[in-house]
Amino acid sequence: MNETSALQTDLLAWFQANGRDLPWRRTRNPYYILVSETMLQQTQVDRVIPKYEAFLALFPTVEALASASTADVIRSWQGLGYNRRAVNLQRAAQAIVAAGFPADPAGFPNTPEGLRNLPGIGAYTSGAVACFAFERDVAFLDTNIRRVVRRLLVGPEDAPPATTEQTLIDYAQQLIPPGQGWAWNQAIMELGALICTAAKPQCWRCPLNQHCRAYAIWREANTQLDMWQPPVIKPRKKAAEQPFHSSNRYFRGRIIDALRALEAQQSLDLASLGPQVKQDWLGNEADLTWLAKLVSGLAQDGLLIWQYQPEQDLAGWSVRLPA
DNA sequence: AAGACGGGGGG
DNA sequence: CCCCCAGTCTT
Repeated sequence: MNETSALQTDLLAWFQANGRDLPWRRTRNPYYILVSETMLQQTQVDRVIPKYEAFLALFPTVEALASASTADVIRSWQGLGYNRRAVNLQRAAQAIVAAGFPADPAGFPNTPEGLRNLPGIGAYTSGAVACFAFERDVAFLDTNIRRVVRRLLVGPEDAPPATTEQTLIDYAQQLIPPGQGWAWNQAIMELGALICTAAKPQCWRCPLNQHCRAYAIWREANTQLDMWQPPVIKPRKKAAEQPFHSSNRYFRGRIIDALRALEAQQSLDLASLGPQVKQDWLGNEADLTWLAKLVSGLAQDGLLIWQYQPEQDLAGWSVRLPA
């Protein structure tokens, strides 16, 4: 029994005993998996679960989603953030249906390369769907897997050597026990989420600590073995961002929320939308220009439709969710 | 390589 | 208030 297979056995056993019972772990339906993985992009599990259940109740199949009103899809996304994901998910469903699914099962891509061509599906999600829906032994990196692989095989992330993304993917691929990619990838992701966390890894109860390069290095640096704890890891400095509540992102969210509250097909002119979005809305030229710019960006993203009305001044232009 | 893109929960 | 989180797409 070599080192890698011992490591594999230990993690799989840990996952078997400690893995959470999450709804998307009970299915291989590619549509369900696609929905869950899209929702899980930059969004925590606990917040996704209720939205996932509600979304599938509303749009039970790829065909249902493809033919739904985009407004309803955007409404169902409320609270999840990154609303473009909702639009892209529906577009992906439309592409899959256009490719002949479900009459032709091959209309639903089952390889990372095929999935990668769908809108909103990148390097991570294409691998995750290929693995979790189609049980392919493919490697992919999310923030958890990336961190675990890095610590396990290279060392603490704040110390050299630097590693490339491709190197970590190669390592991740080598770790997958053939034929058990589904369980393995769930397990390593779960370890990163529950034990090998970013700021305060709980190495003392990690099933892989005896196999882990970072653990060995951290522990060697500390002579108090009994009281040993990994160092508190300082978050990487990010570029200064303006306060969220004055940011573009915040107001975009406010605009979409205002439109969600409208009845189907109903629209709102900028003069009415403004006060719902901005506290100290004055309705002057500067305000209207500012709002129009945000609205224009949202229209570009497919999140709303706005009517260019040359007869009216800016205040009279109307906005609604896509039909 | 860097920024934009939401929102909620935790320290 | 700052940080983080099952990422993707566009400069």
